[in-house]
Amino acid sequence: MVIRSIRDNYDAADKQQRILQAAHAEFAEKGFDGARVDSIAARARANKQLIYYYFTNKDVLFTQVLEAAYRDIREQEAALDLAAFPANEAILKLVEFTWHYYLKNPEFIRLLNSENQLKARHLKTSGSTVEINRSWISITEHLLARGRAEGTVRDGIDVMQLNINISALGFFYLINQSTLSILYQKDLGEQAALDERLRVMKECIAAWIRP
Amino acid sequence: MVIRSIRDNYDAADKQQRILQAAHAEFAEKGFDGARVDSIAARARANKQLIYYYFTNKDVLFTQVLEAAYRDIREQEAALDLAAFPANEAILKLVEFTWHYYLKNPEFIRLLNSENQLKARHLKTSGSTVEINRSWISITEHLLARGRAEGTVRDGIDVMQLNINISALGFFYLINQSTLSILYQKDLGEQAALDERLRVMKECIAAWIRP
Amino acid sequence: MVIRSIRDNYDAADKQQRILQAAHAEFAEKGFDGARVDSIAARARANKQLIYYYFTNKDVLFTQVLEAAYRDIREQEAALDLAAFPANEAILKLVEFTWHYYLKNPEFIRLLNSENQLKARHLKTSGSTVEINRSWISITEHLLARGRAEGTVRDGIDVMQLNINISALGFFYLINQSTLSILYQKDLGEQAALDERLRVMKECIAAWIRP
Amino acid sequence: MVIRSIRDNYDAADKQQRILQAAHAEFAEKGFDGARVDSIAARARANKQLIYYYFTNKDVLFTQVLEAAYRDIREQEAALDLAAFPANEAILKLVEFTWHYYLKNPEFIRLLNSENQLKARHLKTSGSTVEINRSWISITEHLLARGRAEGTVRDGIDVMQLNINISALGFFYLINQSTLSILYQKDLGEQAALDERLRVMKECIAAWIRP
DNA sequence: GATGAATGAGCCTTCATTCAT
DNA sequence: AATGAATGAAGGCTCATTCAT
Repeated sequence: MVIRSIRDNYDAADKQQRILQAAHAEFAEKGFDGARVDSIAARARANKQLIYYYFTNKDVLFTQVLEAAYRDIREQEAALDLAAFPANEAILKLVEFTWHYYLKNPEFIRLLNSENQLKARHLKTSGSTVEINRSWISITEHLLARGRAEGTVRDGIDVMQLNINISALGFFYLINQSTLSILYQKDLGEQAALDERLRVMKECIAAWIRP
Repeated sequence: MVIRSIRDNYDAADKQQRILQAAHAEFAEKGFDGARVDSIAARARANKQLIYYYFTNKDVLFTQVLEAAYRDIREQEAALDLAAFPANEAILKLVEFTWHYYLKNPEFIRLLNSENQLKARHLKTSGSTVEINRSWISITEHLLARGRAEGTVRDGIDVMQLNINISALGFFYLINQSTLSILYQKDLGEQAALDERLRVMKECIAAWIRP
Repeated sequence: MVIRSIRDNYDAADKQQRILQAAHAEFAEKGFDGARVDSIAARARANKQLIYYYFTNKDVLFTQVLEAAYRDIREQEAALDLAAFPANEAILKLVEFTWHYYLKNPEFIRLLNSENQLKARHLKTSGSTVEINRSWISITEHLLARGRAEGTVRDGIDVMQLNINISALGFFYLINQSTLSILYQKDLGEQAALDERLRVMKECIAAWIRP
Repeated sequence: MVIRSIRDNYDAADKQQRILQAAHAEFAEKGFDGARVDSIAARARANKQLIYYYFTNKDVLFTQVLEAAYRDIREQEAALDLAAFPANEAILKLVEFTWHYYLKNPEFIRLLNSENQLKARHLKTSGSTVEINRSWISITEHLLARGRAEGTVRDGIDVMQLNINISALGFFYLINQSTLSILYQKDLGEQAALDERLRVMKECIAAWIRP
């Protein structure tokens, strides 16, 4: 047992963090199968073996990356101040938040995608993620309840369906941006196109929840 | 040019077809990177090298699979008899068609997904696909025009946004079925859940396009 | 047994010839191992199987290419009119001829090289080549005898050594042109360099055979 | 940077060395295209992938083999004590050295040959080789200058031409030994033939450089 | 003669992972 | 905690050659 300085521990935590970030980037860019452990090591400026030391194998590493990703979006979401608005407006705020989060963290949807390609095999073994995502559900749940009470949101809107709709409208656009841009012969990534998409998404959700 | 028996041509064409189908299944199941040429050969009961003889390499093979996939959905879509309905209802028929197509051909969305993970690198080199997908656009275009004329669809609905919305609501649900089922602790694949999803999707689109 | 027109036979001979030429070029360019049967077929605009029909396999094809190559240089050499010159000058004519032949038929030395890399495995089975090359020996033999009689060439010059010297001085320069050009940082292929080389070669041989 | 036992460093360096030697032998025997990485691994009693770990790929490996080969001949050449002889005799010593080096290292000329077959594609990327070969040039350069001063070597002998002549006369004989032995129906590899060849080479060079 | 289809063997290379210190 | 060395298992692809008309 060696006494080790705080500096050391800091360094170690730091290196783990660097590996995690490198893995995050690599997995998002190339998917799980396309990602290379060597490449992650290089990005993290770490010895490859260290990755195995800290994370056991590629799957565990991916699982941790995924958990961190979920944690991040849910934390940011939870930090939103939605109480100040009527529920219907608050829901549109949520649409905006989701959209902007996807835009600012394009790897997030790519990670989810990769995980789904693998039939959620990592998520299945992750205890924490279900917990983490509970907030996603409950925030919207409360908004819906409040909306019904306020009369700003109609009856019969299911939490899960709402959450899925909010995600779906943005997710599909962004994840398929490459192919859609070709099929429509138009760059879906330019600002005007992105703004227009957000407008449509809000319009669509608003129409759907309107009493 | 030698005259050759029908049997022969049939055999060769048949084998190419078998390879294509095997590739379709393999790529859909495992994604481009996860797919194995060996595995495709085994599925097609063909010699592995024959795949290279006919398709040059894995990328070309994927491109052809992708093109065939697009061709199929667009052909089926074009065969729909939408003229018999008012435009707003016809659009909901389109929502239904899309949804059922996705359900019956789960590989389709997985192929698209894989291609997007690769940033549309195959689609970029495929001349035919843009052409193939034109029908997707024009069918909806005509429906929208008719709907405005009939007064069953409101002004200001963009074709691309409509098409994307129709696809998005179903695509996201299905492609993320694995992870969503875990997060919501509920099997999203059972019939009742699927029916409910279709209902919500139609409800959402209907509300959005209503004059 | 089918009676076939002269045209047909001509075509067949022609196609064999085309294959042979294509093989000549391919083998010279890439060596035996680097050469591709497919590539030869493409160059000859012939079906690959036809190559096997006519030539059995890659080795036989190479052997025939090699024999044709030897036949060609020896035929041209035999056609030289050396009787008009004193023997010492005639020998220098031979130096010139050899050099210019190498220059005009760069594949020749490349073929020889490739064959030597393979330890003459094709030549060993070729009956005709020894015969073909006899002229190479006898021409020089007679020149040497004449030279000694004339007093223009000294005693003690061995035929084989002379032939080898003549070939060596040019062959080495040309076959190693790529590496020598790099080591000497100078393009050994430009005309001035080639002319200078020939001058040196003649100078060297002349000095050596001088009585 | 970790301090590691001498044993370790020795082992690793040793294994690299063994791989290099195995590659040297394999490339010389079969040429670049004919050489097999598997075979090199077997010769070196090393895991095949270790070759890639240390040398990236077959081309890099060949380049290093080539560099080592050049380095070796030039080092031995530089170690010759030529100052003790008049320049003309020293040049003949060089002829002898070159000849004996070729005899003792038959792979050397085979490697050069293979590289030339590939149009010097490895040498082109090798920075060190030009440097290494500078000594080849300068040694002869000084001998020529000294010879002219002493009056033992005539004017007008170019360094490059001299070097090439020295190499050419031996190189051609040895590299084409297989085919020449067949054409002349005589074993050019037996000692008497080798001795005679050296005599001729010296005679030829001597005659050429004589004032 | 001529050709499209088919194949076995093998080649270079990659990659996640483990060993040994 | 950290690292260089090493490896088994494949993976995509190539190539000479043969099959079957």
